Amino acid sequence: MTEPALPPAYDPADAAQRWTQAWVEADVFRADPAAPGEPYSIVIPPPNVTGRLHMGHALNNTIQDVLIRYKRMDGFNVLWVPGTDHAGIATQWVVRRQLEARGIDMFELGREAFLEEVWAWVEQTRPAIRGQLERLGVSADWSRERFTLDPALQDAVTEHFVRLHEQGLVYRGERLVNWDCVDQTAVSDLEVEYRKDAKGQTVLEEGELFSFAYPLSDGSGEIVVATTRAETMLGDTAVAVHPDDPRYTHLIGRTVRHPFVDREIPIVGDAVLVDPAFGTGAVKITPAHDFNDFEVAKRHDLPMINILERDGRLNAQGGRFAGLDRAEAREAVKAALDELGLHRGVQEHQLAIGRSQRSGAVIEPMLSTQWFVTMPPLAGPALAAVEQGFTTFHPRTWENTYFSWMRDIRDWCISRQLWWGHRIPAWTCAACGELHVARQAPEACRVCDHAVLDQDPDVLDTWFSSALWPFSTMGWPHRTDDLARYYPGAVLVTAFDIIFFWVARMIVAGTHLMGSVPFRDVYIHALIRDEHRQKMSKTKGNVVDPLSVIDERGADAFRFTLMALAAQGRDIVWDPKRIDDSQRFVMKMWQSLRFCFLVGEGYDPEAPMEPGVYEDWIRARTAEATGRVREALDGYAFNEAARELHAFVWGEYCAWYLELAKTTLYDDGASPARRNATQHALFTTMRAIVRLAHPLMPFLTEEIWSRLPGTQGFVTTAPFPREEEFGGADPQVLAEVARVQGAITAVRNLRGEMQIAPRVRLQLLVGDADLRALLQRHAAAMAFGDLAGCSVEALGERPATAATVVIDGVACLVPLEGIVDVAAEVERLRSEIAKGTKDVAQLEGRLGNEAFVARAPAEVVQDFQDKLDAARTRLELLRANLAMLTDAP
RNA sequence: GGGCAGGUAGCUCAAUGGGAGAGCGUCGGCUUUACACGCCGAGGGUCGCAGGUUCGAGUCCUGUCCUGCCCA
Repeated sequence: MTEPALPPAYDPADAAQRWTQAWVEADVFRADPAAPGEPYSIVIPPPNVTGRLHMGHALNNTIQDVLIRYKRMDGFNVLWVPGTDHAGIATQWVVRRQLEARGIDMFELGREAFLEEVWAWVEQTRPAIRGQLERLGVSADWSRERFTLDPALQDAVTEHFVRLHEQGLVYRGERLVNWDCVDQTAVSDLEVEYRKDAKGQTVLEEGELFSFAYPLSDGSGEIVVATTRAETMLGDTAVAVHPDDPRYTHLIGRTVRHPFVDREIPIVGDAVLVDPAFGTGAVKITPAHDFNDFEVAKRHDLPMINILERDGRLNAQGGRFAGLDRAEAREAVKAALDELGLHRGVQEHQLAIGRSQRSGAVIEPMLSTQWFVTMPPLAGPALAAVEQGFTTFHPRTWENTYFSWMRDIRDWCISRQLWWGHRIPAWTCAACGELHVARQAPEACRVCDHAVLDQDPDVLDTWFSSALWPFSTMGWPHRTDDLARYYPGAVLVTAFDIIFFWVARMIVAGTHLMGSVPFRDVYIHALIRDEHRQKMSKTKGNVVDPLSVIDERGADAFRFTLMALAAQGRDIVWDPKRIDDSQRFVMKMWQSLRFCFLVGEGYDPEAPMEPGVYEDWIRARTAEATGRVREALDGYAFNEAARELHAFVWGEYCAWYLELAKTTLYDDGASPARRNATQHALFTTMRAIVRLAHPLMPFLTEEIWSRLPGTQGFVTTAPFPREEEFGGADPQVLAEVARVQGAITAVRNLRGEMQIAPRVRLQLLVGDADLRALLQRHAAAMAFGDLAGCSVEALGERPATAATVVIDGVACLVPLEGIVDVAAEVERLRSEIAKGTKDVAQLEGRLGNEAFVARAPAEVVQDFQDKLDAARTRLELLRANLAMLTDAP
């Protein structure tokens, strides 16, 4: 071996830095549509440009990277498209707050200057996000990095909008929307949240139900209504009662007089809305500021009066309350009603208050002119695509979530009163007011030929562009080689909280615009919680920063931990103890490599080799492990892949093969061919392990690969192991090694129970000739201190003090003269016999059941019979040996 | 209110209807020439509860309790 000496420890930071650079320089992640291989493509869920990556990103991108690296090694033509999302409302909010911290008001600054500020911010965050993903080890094709506001992607969004408009699926209309008075924009239903308690349950908030009277116009009496938002009475256009309520039937059709604004308000009968048992049984109707009331207004053809400005203050409709903020107006209205003697009491009341997901502002339902997408005709094909299996969710159960949302789909409000985002491609003629929707700004009005047209100031919902991501990133609406080769994608990896926001909308857009689903699989992973099962959030201060974990523990250990924890389910509990184990695993692999080098002197793959059973055995085990890791990865069972790898590397290669190999390598009498074959097996297995582990631990494995003999290029582009490459397994070899392992374990058990130190050499006296012959063939392994540490000899005259171990149904003796006394062995045997007795009784019980013997499959019965026979033999041997000890004179 | 997950060892999680497992933690023993970030061994569970199907149930069915999530 002429390899340079191996450092005693693996340096994860150093390896990550070097290999990240080497991969980029060699351009190994660049996809080539002209290259051979079945395509396998993934588009990244684009992180928001708002800032740092969190644990969810780390998990999400590690999963994608594991899949991409696995498929790349396995000969697929892979493409992983990275990129970022402009995240309209979130980014605008962040930059606005930063400006405010500098004493700058966004609205005073003006739109153009503000957007320059946002772009400056994005110039910083985009490369930062790439850097963070690279630290994690992601092997995305950075030459194809996209941003949702790239000119080409802007064109795609415009095309999307115009095409839907041409098809009559986008319309502008005056509807009730959820209004955020802080960001001063409409938001979609999905962006409204309710306050949660520590457990995440929606909590009702304390409020009051304020009652007041509307005097009947004719002065003949009054009707009492109640509200939690007194100021909304300024927009009341009706009072509704139940049509069958005897208290009020005579009032239906009559009117009340509004005390503050000059308005007669009709009393209507509405059986849908009104619950006669609740409150007074009469309900004030504010169609422009309540979703239920809006429906009532449509049923009864009532006027809708908007009383709010965009910032939440009352407009001119508020009369003398105009200009007051909602909260101020509420108190002022209540006071004024009280003054007029119309106040009829206050009750405590609990209610759920909707707040804006982003700004936290209390959401006001508000009548407003907005753009909408007609969803039902679009949802149909997208629903059918999943029902028919063109896209499959993993775990499958998430399809229910998708179905329930899609089957009850509502029109989607896509306009946002923001500055940061895709400007709506709609222009209004300044002269005649004609609306134009077009791919490019029209030069003149098509009706009056006027040359001045004003573009709609609003932008589109961010998700309206995200919906196109799987194909806009590949060049749509143009026909590109990438689209032809890589669409649809293999899998989308995401968390369940954006199935509605994003996954559903991508499937809708894909089926509608591309004519096929955007991905074959959707892998839904869990959310990461802290070790106390709490959601991680900045306000709770319990966020774990993935970058600092990488700094402290290394990316390999971090990724391995994430995968080990990534069981299919809803939650991953981030247990810092788990990463200790991963770190140890990384170290273990490194140490096993050091061992290979330590004993690798003189290895020559071309020289003659004489493999023994241990070499055959580790080959067969490698093949099995390969099969299991592949199966796990194919089924998105990342935790099983991690477990299999860990079990094989630690439990078989290190714990058994390395020790067995020492019996040859430390034997001066071993032939060069035996020695060479052993070294060959050590390195061959190591090369297999490194390839199997590469998707999970890219830097460590690249580092090891670069140092292993017989490797070239990157492990990143080396073939992923296949079971066939390790040859077939000889069942006799496997059985023989299993018997030796059983014997070694039996002696180890005795040592452990009797507290016999490893340095104390033992003798194993075997009466049975066959077993003795077998164990003597493996005398070196039996004798080796790290294994059994005993010699194997014939049983002559029974020693006075000896322990009994049962190996393969044969009682063997271990002389203990001068090591432990008879009493200790008697005690140990009694405990063994007690266990054995229970064992036999349990098996006899089962086999004593006639129905079981008669009806269970023959092989199952035989299996239990064999176990019973073995257990009985063992018990008899233990009893006989106990008798010999205790009956001895 | 409707729906979906989950309840297995102290903790985090596994287990095609065939004698309940892993890692961590705990306890005991080892400074053995890759690794004390190690090695060897031990203890630890009425598989939420109650029924049912079955020769046999952690696994299938019904009910029930608890936890979490989504929707209204």
